[in-house]
Amino acid sequence: MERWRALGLDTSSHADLLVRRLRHLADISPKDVDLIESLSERTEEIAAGTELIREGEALNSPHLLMAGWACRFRTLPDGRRQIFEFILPGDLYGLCLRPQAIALTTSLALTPVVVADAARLGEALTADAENHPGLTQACYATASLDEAYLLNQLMRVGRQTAYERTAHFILEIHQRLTLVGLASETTVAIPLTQEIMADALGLSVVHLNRTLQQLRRNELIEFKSGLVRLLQPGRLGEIAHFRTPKVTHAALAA
Amino acid sequence: MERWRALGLDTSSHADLLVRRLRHLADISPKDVDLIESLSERTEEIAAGTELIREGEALNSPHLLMAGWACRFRTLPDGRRQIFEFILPGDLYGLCLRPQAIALTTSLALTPVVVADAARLGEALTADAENHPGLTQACYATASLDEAYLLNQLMRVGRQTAYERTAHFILEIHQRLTLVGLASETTVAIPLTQEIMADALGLSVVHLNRTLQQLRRNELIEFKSGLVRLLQPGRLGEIAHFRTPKVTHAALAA
DNA sequence: CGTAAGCTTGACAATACTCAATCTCTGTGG
DNA sequence: CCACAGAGATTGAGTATTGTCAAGCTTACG
Repeated sequence: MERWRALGLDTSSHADLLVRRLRHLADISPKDVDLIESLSERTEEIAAGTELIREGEALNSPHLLMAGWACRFRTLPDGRRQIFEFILPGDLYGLCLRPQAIALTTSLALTPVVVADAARLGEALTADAENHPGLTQACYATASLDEAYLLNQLMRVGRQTAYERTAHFILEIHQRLTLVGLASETTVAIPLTQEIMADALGLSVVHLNRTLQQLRRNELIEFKSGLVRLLQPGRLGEIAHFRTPKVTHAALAA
Repeated sequence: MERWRALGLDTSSHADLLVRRLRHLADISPKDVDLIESLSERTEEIAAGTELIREGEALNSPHLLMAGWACRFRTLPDGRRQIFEFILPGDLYGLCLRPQAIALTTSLALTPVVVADAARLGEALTADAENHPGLTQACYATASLDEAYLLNQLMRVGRQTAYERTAHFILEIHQRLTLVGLASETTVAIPLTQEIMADALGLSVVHLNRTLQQLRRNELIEFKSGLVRLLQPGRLGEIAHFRTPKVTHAALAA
């Protein structure tokens, strides 16, 4: 699909996305870089709509999302769906630092995705952490970040208007993709249907559509075929009350 | 205050609440029970309205809430507040299994509380886990449960109506307090003002008030001076689409 | 070109919020 | 013991926000 154009499905070695992100969070040794790069030896392409992890499964096979988008969600019996968080290129999923944990949600590929088996990384973190201090610290910070995004999500959905909520969401995605180098200063690819975005933002499709139009009409964003341009990032940030999550005293200072 | 009647502030040794809860999650050795019991040697009474942890602080001093209620929240610049989760008697707070983590939210005492220093427990989990397998496993499960409650909260706020949301919330609190033995089959003390509940449920006070009245009018609950009686727990569960969180294959089977 | 999926629009209904007033407790001081 | 004050709960009226339904439109892709 046209919408999936900018996903970077063309090349298969995108382990550097994770490296780039972790470097924002701690000092990563060359050895750790090698470890991460080696993950791209065992990759797999998976079709959109595939469930990557099912709720209730044991969380014992960590993976790295190298390209494409996925999400964690749950549905009510009547079909209403809430998306809890998006899994973006360079994100780890199926990795839980608590042994024997169980998946609390289903994870779904929203676009075609490329995933890499990250078992070796998981082992490095659990069985061999002392030999990977930087990697360990960065992955801890990653977990904290994920929690921060979840809290942001709750804040949006619980206490922000549709307008603020949508602005905030776009800024968060932009920031997250910036960390892995997949967004420019004012541009970011968001290959989601409005239905999916609505399910994340706790809105109806129709209302999300109108909210996006309002953001366009107010010349805050452009949004066409999965590509968002931030026309007034500062103003957008004020409207959304956006703030950068702090997960480490040192990290993310910029 | 009348509302704080049923908090059990009268006696000071409530470490057994935590023991009771952890026993639902793993086998706790007598040694671990002693460890937990010993926490009640260093307790502190703290007034309602006190901040227990401030956002941005290092998470390095775990505590056990022995009596009273607290919550984690964040506010928008204009004062809108979202409560993310409640900290109930028998809950640990300020404990993060990731070293060097930073508090992502402020924690606030909503009632007078009694807290115990749980540093010894924190050490047992981090530095001496191999000698406390059951305790460790139970605390991991606790962390998973907390995450499950957060996801429930997001589900409620994002995709449920005020009516369903309120029913679901009451059932969740009832279940959580049942795990520590502070609720009867059909009765539970919820010492919150409607304003606080509204901030948790993402509703206005007025609307929450009307929603509670609707639940009363439909003879699903009684709610007077902080005491809730579930008149039709089954029916309430259907309305709320309530389900018990599964965090371990074994645990919480009942 | 035709066909879906996704997007947009209009009209209307339901849900939820705001404002402002009143009522009801509970604790306090006289 | 009673009056009072303040916090919290409740009510009514009016409004704003968001959802639903149904139809048309656009776009990507076979």
